[in-house]
Amino acid sequence: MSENDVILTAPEPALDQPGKVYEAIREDIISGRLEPNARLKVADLAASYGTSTNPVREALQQLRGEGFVVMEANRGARVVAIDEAFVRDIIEIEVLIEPALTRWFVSIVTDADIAELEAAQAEIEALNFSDPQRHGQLDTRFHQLIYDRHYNRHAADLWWKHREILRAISRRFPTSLSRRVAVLSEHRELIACIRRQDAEGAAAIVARHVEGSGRHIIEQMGVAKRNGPRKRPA
Amino acid sequence: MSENDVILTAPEPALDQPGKVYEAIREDIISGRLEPNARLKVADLAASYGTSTNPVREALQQLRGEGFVVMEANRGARVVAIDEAFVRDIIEIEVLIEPALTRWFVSIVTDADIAELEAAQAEIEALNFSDPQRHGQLDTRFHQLIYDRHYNRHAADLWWKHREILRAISRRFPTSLSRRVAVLSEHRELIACIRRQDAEGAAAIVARHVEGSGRHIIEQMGVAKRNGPRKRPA
DNA sequence: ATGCCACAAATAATGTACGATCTGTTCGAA
DNA sequence: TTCGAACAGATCGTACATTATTTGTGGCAT
Repeated sequence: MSENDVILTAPEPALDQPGKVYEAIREDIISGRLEPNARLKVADLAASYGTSTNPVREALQQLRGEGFVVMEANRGARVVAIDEAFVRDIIEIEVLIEPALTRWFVSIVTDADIAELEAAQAEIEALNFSDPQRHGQLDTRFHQLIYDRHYNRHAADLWWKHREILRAISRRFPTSLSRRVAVLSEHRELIACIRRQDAEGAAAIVARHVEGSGRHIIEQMGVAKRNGPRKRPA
Repeated sequence: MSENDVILTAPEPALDQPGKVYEAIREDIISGRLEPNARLKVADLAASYGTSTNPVREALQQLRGEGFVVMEANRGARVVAIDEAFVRDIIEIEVLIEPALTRWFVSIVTDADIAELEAAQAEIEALNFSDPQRHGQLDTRFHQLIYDRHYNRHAADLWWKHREILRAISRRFPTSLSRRVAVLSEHRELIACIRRQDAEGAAAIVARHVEGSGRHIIEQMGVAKRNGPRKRPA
């Protein structure tokens, strides 16, 4: 067995429906259970998920198409390496897309939408980062309220895909105090701009929000690297 | 055999290397040989490409991940429907991304780069749209000179993917005279801005360029639809 | 004794074949 | 005409064969 192989403790029992293997592998990748750059051997995965090799192979191909997995001919698949450059790249794209989506949202927003945003934000503030996992869900939902309504499915899907990746990375790192403060205040400012129909202001805040998020993640990745690589940060 | 099935004339002989089936199907999709919404039956495709079903299945999964194919469980795959909304969506994304890539290019451009751009543009003007296929290649190369150098591989890849789709669609339609004039003048303006290090000007022109391209394609799609759907427009 | 090349066995990806299961349709009876 | 069961067609899963790459071993020259 070589340096970094696939080790999944539980031979998760019987997920039969088509497409389930795909979701399982994908979830294992973005949740970090399958580490970046880990080799993905079809036989091992098939054993882990309790199926034969074909579903695994097809799942890997789909994941390759989505960019979660890189493959070399006759040399198999690996989990894509998610490094600082990777994060920077998708953040740069989001800095362009999210303000545009937000601007449009301002033009179609209703009172009910704003109420939902405020409810989501209230939950986030009530939780106050005590449960990082849960915070990630809530934060995603907050922004999803804004983006999911957009007519441009391509843009919204792109956002969602990037979001899942970033959320998976963030899960491994703590959120600095300054970042927590910034997140809360930026959310509040965003809601305020939306309410007063200030599209440009909202777009500017979102751009700042995304940039800040990216900067924070990259900083945390740097810290983790300097402290030496380890499986599970305390 | 139902309304729209896969009909490929030649049972193209023996493409053995791994990944070749994927490229063949992909090429058949973006070139329009496989029409939008056509059903993709693995057995038929396997016969067409002279392999067994498994390579085809995996190729389809990868194409699904890339968004060229949509699949329903137990109901197989279809070529994604490329309609006006589809084009509008990716154009909207490109209007955001391409100016950003261009802005950065202006900041790192060398004399040699500009010379290459001018050479490409000279070829385009010499050809003067007499061969649409070739024009598509040249135009792609022109913009590729600008985007391929960017450090953000995600953004550049996204551009490339969108570019291929748009090029495949454009191939089916003629280019209006007004569009031809606009393309040439915008290219020239772009080079001028780049030379005088006017990043904002270049970005603005690119935005206009992309928007105009999208508008033109959508108009042509509308014309084709009103004239009744047909396989090969004269 | 050490380093390097050639060759052989193991490991894993890729391709082929077949059976099971699901979906849509058609034919027949109420 | 409508409901239902049998049939056909295609997808999805399993098992197996083939091919490529890697690894380990042994011999040979330095």
